[in-house]
Amino acid sequence: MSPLNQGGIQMDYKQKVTAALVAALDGQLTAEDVRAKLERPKTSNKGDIAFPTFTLAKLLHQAPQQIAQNLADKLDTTDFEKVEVVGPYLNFFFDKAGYSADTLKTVLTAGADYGQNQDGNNGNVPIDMSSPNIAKPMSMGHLRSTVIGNSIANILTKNGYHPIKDNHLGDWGTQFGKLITAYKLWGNEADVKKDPINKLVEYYVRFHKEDVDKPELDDIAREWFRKLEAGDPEAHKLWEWFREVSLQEFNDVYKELGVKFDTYNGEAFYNDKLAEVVQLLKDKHLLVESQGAQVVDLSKYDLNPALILKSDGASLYITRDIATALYRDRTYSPVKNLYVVGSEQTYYFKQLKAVLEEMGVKSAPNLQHVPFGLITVDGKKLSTRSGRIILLAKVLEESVKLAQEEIAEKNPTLANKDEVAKQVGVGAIVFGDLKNERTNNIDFVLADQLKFEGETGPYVQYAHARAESILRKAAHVDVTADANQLTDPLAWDTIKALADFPQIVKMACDELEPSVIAKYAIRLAKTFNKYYAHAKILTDDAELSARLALVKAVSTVLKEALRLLGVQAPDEM
RNA sequence: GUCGCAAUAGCUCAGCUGGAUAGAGCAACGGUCUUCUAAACCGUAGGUCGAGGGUUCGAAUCUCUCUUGCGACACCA
Repeated sequence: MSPLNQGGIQMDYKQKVTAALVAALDGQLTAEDVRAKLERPKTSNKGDIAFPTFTLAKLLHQAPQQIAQNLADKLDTTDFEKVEVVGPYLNFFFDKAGYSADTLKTVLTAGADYGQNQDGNNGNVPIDMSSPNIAKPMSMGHLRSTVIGNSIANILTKNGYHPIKDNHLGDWGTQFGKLITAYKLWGNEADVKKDPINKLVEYYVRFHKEDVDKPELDDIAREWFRKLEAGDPEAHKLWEWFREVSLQEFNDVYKELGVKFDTYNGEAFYNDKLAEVVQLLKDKHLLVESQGAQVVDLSKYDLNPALILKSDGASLYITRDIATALYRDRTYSPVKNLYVVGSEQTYYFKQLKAVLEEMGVKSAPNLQHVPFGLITVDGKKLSTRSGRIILLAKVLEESVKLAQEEIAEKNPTLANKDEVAKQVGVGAIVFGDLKNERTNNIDFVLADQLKFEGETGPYVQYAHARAESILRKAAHVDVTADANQLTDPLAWDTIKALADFPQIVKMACDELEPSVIAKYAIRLAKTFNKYYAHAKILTDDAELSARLALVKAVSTVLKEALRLLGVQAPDEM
């Protein structure tokens, strides 16, 4: 682990600034104090790092402007291009040639590994994600859990953790009694085989329509679920079949999104592990009877009691989740245990964590709910039963179609059009989902999703494709990692953005926020596009190889940033 | 009702641990393709940062109250 790989070239310069200031201050502030005050100026004409002197005013009994001037006079500036005093600020300008050479060398040497760190120490991090329900279509809500979870897994790996992506399928519960009942009444094998999920959900919806007038349907459904739990061959066979055909359809979507899972331990997987959970709770004297049900009191945590067993003795969601957490604790000894689940379940996860802590589960403190905002249509919640639903497959299809049209118009001679259209269309949807803070709610408007201009996935992909295009044209020029001194002021913002990447990777991991990466990708693409528009890169002069090194570095980091988001980066589009 | 989250330009959102004239993208208007892909670039216009107090040299950022919206509040997941 070299310091370069750890914090990047940017950290080296922060250290230089800090050292220079500490020396000039005659030890009146510690290095940590100085470091904490450093900030990034808003515009590059104010330098690359700034030090405000307001806080020193009291300490030194001087006006901030005076302090800044005095410091500047005493400062050893050999490491910098210049240091300017602007009012109460000390603005440091880096030595562009040296900084760019260091940055480009670091990126080109590391390649896709640039920004990799070992902070996670290879610790296991199970991630509960995606989790669609069997026999129900995947909606935009599942998209969020899937792509956020997937990106977080990539980010964790980049930070040295070992994520385990677990698709916690909703493959058990009373709804299967209803589904079997409905299928036996109105369904047939041929129809389901033709269009599995749509047919199954049609039966399910019809069941809920008809049971309003025919409550006896619910009795039949309960009986079928009882049979299923008892291992009845017919019930089990149907359940297995529904699960199988549903998974096949889900896998089509996962394939399109490029998401792979490590395990598919759905709710059914934990069925035979519930008795132990109840026994453990009893042994620890945590179960209390309340209104006929078994609950765990959580007043100590200032939370409502957690209902573990219904009054009829049946298990609940939390019972299965405790079993899940216990299983993960024993199997993985997680250093983090993540649940990428909608923010409407925040309170529930507080309860789950509290119960696990009461039980003394070792990894309980590491449990972390990673919430994301609700998707609504016209401000209303989605629900399968009411038919208020946005089909994920449809949205992806629309987006790919639009990408095809776009290619037909803008790059009709492109070789692998269909492949690229998929990468761009799907990339737009995925990037769009990850671009903003994950806890923001989204009121779904299809037209808003299908945007390829401005701050979008295709914008970043396009910047990458342009960079690759230049590199193809310059294939004969030797781009080495060494001695790439670039003094072009237009390239400067791009160089600095490149140097930021390792910090961005850490921040995204600390906050479990893919949007940190997405925003960075936009920023880098934007500075590069600006540079591209104003500078002629393929001019045969002394700095040609240095410019190409910059282009190569940009392409590498853009591709890597997109990869962390789970978005493809085509070389041409 | 209680608890949680949010409120920034017409729309969608940034704004890092409080710091130098509040930023971007869409939409609107006006420019830039004989030269590395115009899915791009440049410019114009657009804001009492929901309201009011407090802390501070300094508040969109911290704190309190209020308003509005969304969510959660035991036998669903």
